[in-house]
Amino acid sequence: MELYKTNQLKIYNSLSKTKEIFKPILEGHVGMYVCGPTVYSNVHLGNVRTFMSFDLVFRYLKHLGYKVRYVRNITDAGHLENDADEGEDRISKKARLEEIEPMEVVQRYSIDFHNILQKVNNIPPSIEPTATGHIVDQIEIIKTILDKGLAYIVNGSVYFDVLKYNETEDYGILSGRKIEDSIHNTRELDGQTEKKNPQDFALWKKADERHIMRWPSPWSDGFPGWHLECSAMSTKYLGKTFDIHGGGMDLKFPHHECEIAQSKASNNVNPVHYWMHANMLILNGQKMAKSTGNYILPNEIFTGENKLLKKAFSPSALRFFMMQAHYRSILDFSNDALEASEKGFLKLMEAVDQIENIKENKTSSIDINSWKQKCYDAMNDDFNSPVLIAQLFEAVKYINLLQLGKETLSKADLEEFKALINVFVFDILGLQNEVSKDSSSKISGVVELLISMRNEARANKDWALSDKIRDELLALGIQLKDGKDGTSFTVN
RNA sequence: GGCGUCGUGGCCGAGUGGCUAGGCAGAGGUCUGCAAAACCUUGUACAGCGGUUCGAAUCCGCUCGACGCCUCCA
Repeated sequence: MELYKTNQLKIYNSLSKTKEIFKPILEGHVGMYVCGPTVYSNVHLGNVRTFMSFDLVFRYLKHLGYKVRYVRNITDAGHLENDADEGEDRISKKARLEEIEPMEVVQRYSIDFHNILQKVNNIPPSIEPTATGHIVDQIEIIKTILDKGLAYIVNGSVYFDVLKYNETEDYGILSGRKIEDSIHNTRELDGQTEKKNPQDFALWKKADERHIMRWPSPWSDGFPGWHLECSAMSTKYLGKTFDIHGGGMDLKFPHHECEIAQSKASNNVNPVHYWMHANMLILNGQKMAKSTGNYILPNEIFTGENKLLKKAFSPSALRFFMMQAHYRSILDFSNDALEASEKGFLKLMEAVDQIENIKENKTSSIDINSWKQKCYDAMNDDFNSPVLIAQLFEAVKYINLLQLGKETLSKADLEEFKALINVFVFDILGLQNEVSKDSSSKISGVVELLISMRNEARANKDWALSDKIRDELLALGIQLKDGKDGTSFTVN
């Protein structure tokens, strides 16, 4: 690993509320767990932002040379609709409404989820475990917690005893919540009679007759609590303690707080070294959420079929838009913001294409090393992609000036520059150049022919014809550029 | 009510005690037959009011506003 890349990465840890120098438990290796989706409906754009943020983290860690095991679960059971006693999980509710098998719902939306993430060029995680595949592991954890006296059984359901846990541990360590406050402020929910205290949460729920998804357990035929599945799967694949746990900001409490409690209760250890929380994508000034109907679907962006949009946008334009904001900031979604981003993105892509036309020189007038350092500094500062992108626009400027001969690069510097652009744009940011070079090469002969015809017309001062060629090509998305060394073109 | 985050130029968004990102849009210029593209120049913004400081958009306090969590949520 090169020096400027190592030992400098700082990650904002939600647990300590500070940026900390990243030091993995096992040198050269990183264990990372991210809470995945509940597959009961299409992933919306807000979900995608979170997974894209952690894709950036995954990509950068890998680029730095770490061997990363990235685990992201699929919640296909056990996600309660609400915490009341009649709790029915989301999957089976949807299945009942649509009169299909629960696993049909899971299948349908898992496929959708993977499709969307593939379109936006996310790298699949190393392991993608499902909750239903880990019922046994979850039951074992519940047994342990029961043995420690930190959970209790009521009518076949098992609840975590938060107050008892809090006697020796700190429930609220992550979210900054004081348990006394929640005692006084928790609203009365109907049918909450089973729990000793409102802040207790379910580890296992007994299923009623109507409930289709159910598994046998020592306590009842039922299903596991949502918080537990993440503890079970992260422990199984990453160990009792691992490096990074990520998820959306909205999962901080109670979900992540409960995970910490479960791990401490069952393993006596703090499960996670670095807690990372991606911030919300907002729409109309409000958080995007399925439950409120305030959301937009990724496919609607790609087709333009949404009232909020004036046109369609490519997956990479969307990705670029997301990457222009820091993952810990709230990001405001709008057509205008996306459009502005898209223009910038296309400008960047065009420059990246043009880099091949740069001719080497004997000397360099640009300090590539200094630029490179700034790029790494940005990423090392808690994955600051917006600052990296600002540096990439510096590079765009360089590329244009190099083409004009106003700046120069030596052979070695030029090669490194090209390589770095590739690394930052494609490997780390995960952008894709959607203009196919193959197809443009097919038509390039035709366009060259038209260019030479136009040049004849121009030589004859037949502006009507030359403009006609230029304008009609432009209408087809082919833009001519009259430069000092003749006419070139770009395909949009 | 409790906990927390945020309020940056026309828009989107970094930054966070002095060196004051970036993109989009706008203005002027170079180039061009005219354009387009590119390049150059240009914008003294940090909710309000106080305070700390030699110096604050950045720290502290208050006010206003927005949002998130406290119930499922990426």
